[in-house]
Amino acid sequence: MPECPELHLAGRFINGTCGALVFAGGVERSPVGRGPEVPFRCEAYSISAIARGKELRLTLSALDPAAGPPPQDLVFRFGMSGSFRLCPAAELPRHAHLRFLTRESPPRALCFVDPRRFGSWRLGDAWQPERGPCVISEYQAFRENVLKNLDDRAFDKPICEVLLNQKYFNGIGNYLRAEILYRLKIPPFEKARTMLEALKEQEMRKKDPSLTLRKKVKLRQENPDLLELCHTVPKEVISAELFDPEHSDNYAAFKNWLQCYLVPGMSSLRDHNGRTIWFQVGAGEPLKLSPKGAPRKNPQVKADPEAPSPKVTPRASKQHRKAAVKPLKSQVKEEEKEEEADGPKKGHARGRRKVTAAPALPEVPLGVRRSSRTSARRGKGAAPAV
DNA sequence: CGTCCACGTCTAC
DNA sequence: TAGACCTGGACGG
Repeated sequence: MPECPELHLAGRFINGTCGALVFAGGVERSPVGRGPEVPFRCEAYSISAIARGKELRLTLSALDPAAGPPPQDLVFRFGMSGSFRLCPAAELPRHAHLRFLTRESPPRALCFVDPRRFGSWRLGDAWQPERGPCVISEYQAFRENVLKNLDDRAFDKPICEVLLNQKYFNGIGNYLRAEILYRLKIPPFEKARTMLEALKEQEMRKKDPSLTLRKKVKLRQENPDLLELCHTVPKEVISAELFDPEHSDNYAAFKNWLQCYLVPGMSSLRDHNGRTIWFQVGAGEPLKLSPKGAPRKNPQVKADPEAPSPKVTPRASKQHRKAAVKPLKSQVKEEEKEEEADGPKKGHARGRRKVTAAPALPEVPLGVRRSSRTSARRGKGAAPAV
């Protein structure tokens, strides 16, 4: 799940668990990995990491700086499926495109694993220059970068789309944008600039000199604004330690953490880039939802898109989310073996189907909702409906 | 078996 | 604003 929390957790994993390990030899690369060979070889080196938004930088350092090669930096992007794992060198996982071997007796390998190969790495210490400050580790700079550039045409777009613009929101991805907007019940297609300008006003009010410091702090904590949530929501994911590379799958824990994204009963639409935005329709909201104009068929909403009724439906049934469903992937995997051999295999012109057709709304019969609360998405089977 | 969908960028009509 | 780039899991017939 590579959005900034996963990158930061990967960094923490590398500095923690792998920080004490001694690595040796060269860096192995699969022929299909989306990145260059790594020209580094050393008989005793360590690896450290630092994350910035959706990038992760590794530094390979000789234990003896005098004897070994100079440090080598690498900057990774995880694409849709990248991750780091530490495993016995004799049992590499599939799609381990870059491997750092330890000097241990039965060696282990720190692997960059990436089934879809949308991820990549580059040599050197440079962050991608167009990406803005990290929402997690450079919060003040991030905030200023947004508020000082509101005249940028980028902010003409709906807030849900701007949140994916890495020039301003480095680290935010599809699940975070949904979770962040949901916390404030912001309609996803509200114009970004309007939202953010309003936020400036709020900011002034929170700084009212007639307030005591305590009051200011309290105000701030109880009324976090959108930009603050871009910082605190990802941090929640980190402190909840979902995605711990140690125990591979607490994907269940992650699903359980989600309040909006993939959650049955929430609505979803395609944005202008064909990405699915999840949100809750606030009762009585103006409903300026759909990218084009009319909200169209929305199971939840339908009927009276006008209804200016001020009552804010208190989230149909707050927290029945206790997945309690543990997939337990203990199943044995068949030793598939070398996908790497599929390198040149390219010409598979898969029939392209248009994915962007209809506004893909979750067909959730109002009556059935709240029933299958288990594994989001798959409301399948089970659901005795009523 | 086939279709649809996925935590993200990129570039090219 | 579409594809392209990929693999794999869920689901439907």
